[in-house]
Amino acid sequence: MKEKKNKKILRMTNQRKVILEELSKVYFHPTASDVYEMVRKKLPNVSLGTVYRNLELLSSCRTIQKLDFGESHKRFDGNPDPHYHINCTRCGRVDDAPIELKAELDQEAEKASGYQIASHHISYSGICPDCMSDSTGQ
Amino acid sequence: MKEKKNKKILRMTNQRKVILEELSKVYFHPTASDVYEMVRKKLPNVSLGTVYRNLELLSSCRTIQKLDFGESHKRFDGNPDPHYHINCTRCGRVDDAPIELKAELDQEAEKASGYQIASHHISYSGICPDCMSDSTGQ
DNA sequence: GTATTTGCAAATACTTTGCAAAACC
DNA sequence: GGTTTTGCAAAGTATTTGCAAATAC
Repeated sequence: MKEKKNKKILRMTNQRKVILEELSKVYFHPTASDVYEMVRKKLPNVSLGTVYRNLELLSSCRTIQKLDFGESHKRFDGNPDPHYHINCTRCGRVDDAPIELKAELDQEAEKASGYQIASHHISYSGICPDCMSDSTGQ
Repeated sequence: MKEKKNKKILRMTNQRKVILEELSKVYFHPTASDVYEMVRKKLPNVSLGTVYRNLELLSSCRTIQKLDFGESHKRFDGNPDPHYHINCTRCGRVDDAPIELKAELDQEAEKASGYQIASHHISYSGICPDCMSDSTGQ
């Protein structure tokens, strides 16, 4: 298991600033390469390695979130607060789920499992409103 | 988005049989390469590609489950029935969570989101009993 | 001034794929 | 017998890393 030490002081470079700005603008959950493309419009010389390094760093210090929806790549969320996600199995879209956090789940699982629970995440899957109306005749 | 067609008839080859047997034996959730190693003890000439192909095929026809815990690789579960998981952030261990399914979550999310919800999954994170006792002095 | 960060390119990790031979029903 | 599956090896995709030069504070 890897456990990141976080001793270094983070400097606010231009690249890092633009990555954060772009992430905070979007309503969806971009992949590293989406972020690279977004940032490249502002900083044409930015490198993909820098984007990866920053996304990793920022998520390990909880400024952003790294998300995993079972795809081959990770996605990122400029909102560091815990919230649930919902994804469309037809078009791949991922939205924030408009559901309140269920803190009681942690206590329940802690009692039942013997683990010391730190957090939980719920991901919902289904068909989004757009895909539902697209497939009217289907 | 990719949508697997499942028209072919699956044949029960020796490789496929051993993969299923080995998967059903273990209490943990092995990666493809764990499965490869397990199967190799019974069928020394099996190839990694065959293991990947079968794990993919078997999970797409819901004989097994493909799981994702945000690691760089997928894990597999010989139990196809929906259940929740709990993972230790210290040692990486992943257990089945001894929690009943919460079917009501689907209805709640369906109302709130406008999606047609098909399923949900809860993953808990925390520190497992073993790691808790290991770190007595820490 | 010095430690952090960058761009570049090469390396790595995991998974998928093309193909001819073998196995299944 | 015809289709599915296999083993092998090569290719593909996402991510990480080493290093010298540039930058932040």
